[in-house]
Order: sequence, then C-alpha cells, then structure tokens
Amino acid sequence: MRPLPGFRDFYPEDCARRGYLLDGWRRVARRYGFVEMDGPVLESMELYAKKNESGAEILGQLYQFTDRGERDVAMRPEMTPTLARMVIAKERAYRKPLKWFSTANFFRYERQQKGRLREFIQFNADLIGDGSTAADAEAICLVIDLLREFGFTKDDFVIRLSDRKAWLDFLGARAVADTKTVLAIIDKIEREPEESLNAKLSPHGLTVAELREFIAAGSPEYFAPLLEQFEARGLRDFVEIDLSIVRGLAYYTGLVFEAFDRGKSMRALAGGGRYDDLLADLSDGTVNLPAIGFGVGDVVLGNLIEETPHAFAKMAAALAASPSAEIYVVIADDSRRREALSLVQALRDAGWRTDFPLDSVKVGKQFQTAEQLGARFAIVVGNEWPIVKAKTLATRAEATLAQDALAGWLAKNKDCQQTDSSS
RNA sequence: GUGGCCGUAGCUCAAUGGUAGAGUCCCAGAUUGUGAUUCUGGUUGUUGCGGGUUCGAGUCCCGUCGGUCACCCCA
Repeated sequence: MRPLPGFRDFYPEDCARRGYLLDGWRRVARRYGFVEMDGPVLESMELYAKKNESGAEILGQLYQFTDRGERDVAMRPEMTPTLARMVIAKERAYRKPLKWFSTANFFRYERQQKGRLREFIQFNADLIGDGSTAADAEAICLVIDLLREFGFTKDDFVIRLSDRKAWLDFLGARAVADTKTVLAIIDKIEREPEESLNAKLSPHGLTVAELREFIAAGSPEYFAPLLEQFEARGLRDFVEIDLSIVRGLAYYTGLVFEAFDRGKSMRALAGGGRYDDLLADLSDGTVNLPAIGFGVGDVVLGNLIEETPHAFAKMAAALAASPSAEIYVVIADDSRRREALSLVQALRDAGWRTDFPLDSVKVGKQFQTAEQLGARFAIVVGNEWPIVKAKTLATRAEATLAQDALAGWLAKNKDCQQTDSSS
C-alpha cells in the first residue's frame, strides 16, 4: 500500500517541515502587507479551457474527470485562474491595489522527477491594480525576502529579471510578425543546440548570434528605474538582468523573472511576471486591472534547504524549538498518579506542552522518553508530594520545591539559555 | 508520452546461479526514584509483482508496477 505516484504521505516529521515552510511564507507575506486567500481545490473545466491560448500546455496535465452530477471538473493545477475568477467577481469590494497571497496544493498529471511531483504546495502572491515599477519591485522583493527567511543569502540564490516588452520592441524593430513563436524559441536558447535554433529562427529573419548580442547588451534602459528600487532597499545584489528568460506561459505582458539557486543545479525556485491583460481577457473587458504575481514551490525550496548547510541548520533549530512536549511529568510513585494528573492539567491550562506516562513505567525509562520527546523540563512527582523535583534536562540541574511554587520556577527557567544536548 | 539506471527487513545495505544476512531502528530485560555508553534477548522478508530459462533464480531473460534521472514543461 503506497500513495499514488507523485503524491506524498506527511508523517509527523514531514508535517513539521511543511509547517516550517508555510509558517515562514505567511510571516513574510504579512510583513509585506499581503492578506491570505484561498479557493476550491476542484474547479470547473471551463475555467481552464477558457484560457485557451495561455493554458494550452497545462490542459494536458490536468487531473480531469466527470463528477456524479455530470459536470466536467479538474483539480487545480495553479492558482491564477481561480484568483482571476475571484477578483473579477468581487473586484469592486476591495480597495486597490489588492495584495493577496495563498499557500495551496496543486495537481498536475506529469511524470515526476527531482523538484517535480504530481501534488505540490505553492506559495502564490499577486499584486493587482497597480501597473507601476514600484509594484514590480514590491513583488520581487517579496520573493527575495521569502527566500532570505529560510537563511538563504545572495550567495545562495539570484533573481533573474527579464522583460517581454524589451523583446517585443526588439522584434518589432525587425518586423517580426509571429512574436509568440519567436519568444518560445528564445526560451530555449540555452538548452538547444545553435544549429536547430538557427533553423527555427531563419524563417523569421533572425539568427542566434543576433539574439545573443541583444541578451548580452541587457537593455539597461528598461531596468534602470526598477534597479533603483532594489538599491534603495539594499537588495540590489539579489537580482541580475537576464533577457534569456521569457517563461513559457503566454499571458505575461512585461516583466518576467525566475529565482534560481546559485549553483543552478535545480529547476526554478520561484517564477512569475506581469500579466496586465489577463483579467480583461477573462472578463471580456469588464474588469481591466494590471497585475503582477509569482509562485514559489515547496519541492524545489525543500531540496535547496536540504542541500544548503546553513539553511538546513536553521530549519533544524526551528523544529527543535518546537518539541512535542516542553514538560514531561515523571510519575515516580504510581500511588501519586492522581496528584500527577492534577499537575499535568494545571500545566496544560497554563499553556505548556505537557506529556506524561499513561502507564506505570520505570523512572529511568520516563526520563529517556522525556529526552526523546525533546522536553526541556521534567517534573518528578513522587511520595514527597506536594514537594516535587523540577529538572532542566539539558543541564541536569534539579531543584526541589513545593508544587505550588512550580509556576514561578518554570517562568524563571524558561528563558535560560538552552544548551545543546545533542553534542 | 519517450529514454537511461535502480527495486533484498521500517531504514541503510550485503549475499562467485547453490540453505536470505549484517548494521541501525523499535520492543523487553540487566540490585524496584534519574537520562549516556555497554550487555542480553526478541519481532519483521511470498528478495516489488507475474511469467520464462535452469537440477536449482535475490542473481540470467521477458513483461508489468514502483522509484530515480533526463527530454518536454514548469514550482
């Protein structure tokens, strides 16, 4: 009995890691003034079919079926269509710009490999109703801080910036008609051999050399105002201009960007861009709002954390700081179990994560359990009741005190530096 | 959807075509109120599944399922 291919079980330790990512994402997004939203996991097929041009590739990856009411439905493969539907329906109820984020699971029927599964979690953020460079910078800086939150530095990742407008102007000056096809070719410029690229480009009157030259030049005039915003925030070192990025989705209209690990050993950590026409297209012109958005996937980010020692250490420390029990009540004399239970309840009422043996167990075993649970304190309840012993497990320091003095003792000791018991 | 590599205990892995093992983990115990180390004992396998070759298959062949990597595409 295994989960389906590309799907994951989340055992407690996996849930803890997932929680670490989700908590970090939420914390940073709220720091930027974004508010959380969500939509249904199951949507009408119509929603994806409507994006006929832009979503054509993704149609082949849908988990699609007919429900018991004969409706043609699909599991969501991304958030943008749902977001667009929701914005179009209630746009007037919200002050602009909308700064919305979500952490949701998505489904794509495709063959799995490193960094790609059939069910994955993605953080999404969209800034809707503001077409300015300031909005672009806000979105990209959010990406940077989302990654910095997990301990990554400018030496670990980089955001590559590009702009489809720069390309469209370039192609326009050369009277290229089929810009969509050419952008798709540019997207592959680093992956395909030069020969086959030239063969594809020649019908459009272009050569790889020309394109490479344009990429190398970098069109600084398109990016100067944006880069100024990064300078002002002290985040300039996190971004690079790279016109070879155009991204696959057809609905992007201007700025596009992707985040990569510096080793460039993995697929993109995050990606997004400006889609100023999508809402108008989907609403037949009734809602016309510029927008910029991006997604960060949990799988690639998780891989990079695993492979980056300082990020991994940061996660391990965060997880260790949240043990399943902070206090373990050791019942040394089972005839005092009743008193121990009252103490356990009092500790729990006070907010402490508290655990204790459900059965009569040897004291040594109880201490071992306490340590394995990651508890900071053990409280020994025995025949001296109402006198108890309070012990800090990491230092093995023990105090003997009346049980009603325990709250004070815990308050005093909880802020003490915790020594690393693993060494 | 196409192709390469891989599939043995919960985990990491052994086993010239000849009786399936080790470590680890987990459980119990080692003078009945203190954690480590150590020691003892114990559980777990239709060798992914199904065929074939052979006196005999974990091992060789075919198929299938699963994993992994690449293509494609993207998070």
